[in-house]
Amino acid sequence: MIADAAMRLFRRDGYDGTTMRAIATEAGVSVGNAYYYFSSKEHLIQAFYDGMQVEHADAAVAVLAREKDFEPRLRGVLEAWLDVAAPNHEFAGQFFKNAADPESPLSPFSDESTPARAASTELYRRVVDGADIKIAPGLRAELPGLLWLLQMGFVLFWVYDKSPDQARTRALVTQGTPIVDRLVRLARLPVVRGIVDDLVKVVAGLRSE
Amino acid sequence: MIADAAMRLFRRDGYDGTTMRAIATEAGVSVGNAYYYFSSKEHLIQAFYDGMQVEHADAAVAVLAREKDFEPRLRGVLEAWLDVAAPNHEFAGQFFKNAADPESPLSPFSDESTPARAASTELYRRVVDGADIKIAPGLRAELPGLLWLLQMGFVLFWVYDKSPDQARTRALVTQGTPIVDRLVRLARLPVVRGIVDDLVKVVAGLRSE
DNA sequence: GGTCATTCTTGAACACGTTCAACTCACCCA
DNA sequence: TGGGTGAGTTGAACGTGTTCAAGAATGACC
Repeated sequence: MIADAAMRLFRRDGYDGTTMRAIATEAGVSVGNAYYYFSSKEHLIQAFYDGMQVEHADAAVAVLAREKDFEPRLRGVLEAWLDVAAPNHEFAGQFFKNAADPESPLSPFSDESTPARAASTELYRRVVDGADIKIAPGLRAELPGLLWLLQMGFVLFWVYDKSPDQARTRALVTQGTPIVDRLVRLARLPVVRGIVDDLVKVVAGLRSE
Repeated sequence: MIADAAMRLFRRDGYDGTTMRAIATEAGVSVGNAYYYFSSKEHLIQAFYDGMQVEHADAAVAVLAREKDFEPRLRGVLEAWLDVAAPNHEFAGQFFKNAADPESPLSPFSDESTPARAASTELYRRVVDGADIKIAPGLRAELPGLLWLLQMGFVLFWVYDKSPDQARTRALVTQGTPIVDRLVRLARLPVVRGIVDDLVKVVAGLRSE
């Protein structure tokens, strides 16, 4: 209820333009009561955050059922994210800075975000596992995590994208995914394999610490 | 004077722990006067930001005079940044969120940061130009920009790095730069060249818009 | 019904970043 | 000398996110 009121106002007035007092009034409660349920203004975003992830997962399911090749699967999932996120682009940037704070629970790298991160990585595991593509053995286990990281890169670009309808990000996805596809295929070549294995080793080593 | 006072307090009490009133008192002026010279608390960081860049450039000069091979040059420059930045790690994270805000002038992608970004890219151009390494013709022009982006990635990792003395970031640099070195050499191979050219084309296309 | 503990709810109060009308001061020109 | 201009300086005041002591409401147990 309070979260709904917050979302309405966030969409209408932006994140910074919405005060906790306004949210409380809109929800018909006192300011203190809003803080009883959400320990900060930031936490009000988490609900929205989670909702978007679920929406994305749903949209991705349709894509993965339809596409069999790796590139369309990856592209479809990324474009699904863009579709889901598009209505919120304007104020997404405003709370992006909160997500970037290493201390914030909203940070994609935080402990609190571990479930969301795992769910998202799992999505990319399905992208990889269901695809008609041969993957270098060493790369297979790490690829979903790397694709999640790639998505974070696209999100970063999207947040900064001021072009109408975020056309630049869409173009980047369209042009980028074929390159990723070719990179993954390339990774099986003997000359390239060694370096890919080293790269995977570094990534795996970082995560295990 | 005001900036100096601010830096002293930032280092002692952190960014969030330092109030504008405290800064003004420390500098022996009124709050309003501090705002006469710095239009926001954020702008007080810019001075510090610029100072660090100059320090880094100086440290890099020594490295570039000493090393001739590409990998040590790249690694040296990155490690120089870590050395310069180390004393500020604790409170760097606190204002990192401000830098991440797309609207903030502190953002590395903002218009206001263009000079700093250009200076930093120029540094990596010197890393590349002075190195004993053959570079694929198509890659040569874009490599400095890509290395700057790589540094941004390391900085991101560094900000989140909670290990003592940021040992994990140092390890990542140590293990990462040889891989970059090999990737750059690999880019000259006929099988790899096509994909590198496409990648460069996408990057160049994005920047020209 | 009465008592107690727990959960929920309130709004005044706090500290903060920021703004602004008022003021001081230095300097110049007639 | 007088007055005017513009840069420099002030601190009270504003709106913000957040806290907290105090009070309601709820429900469990005798």
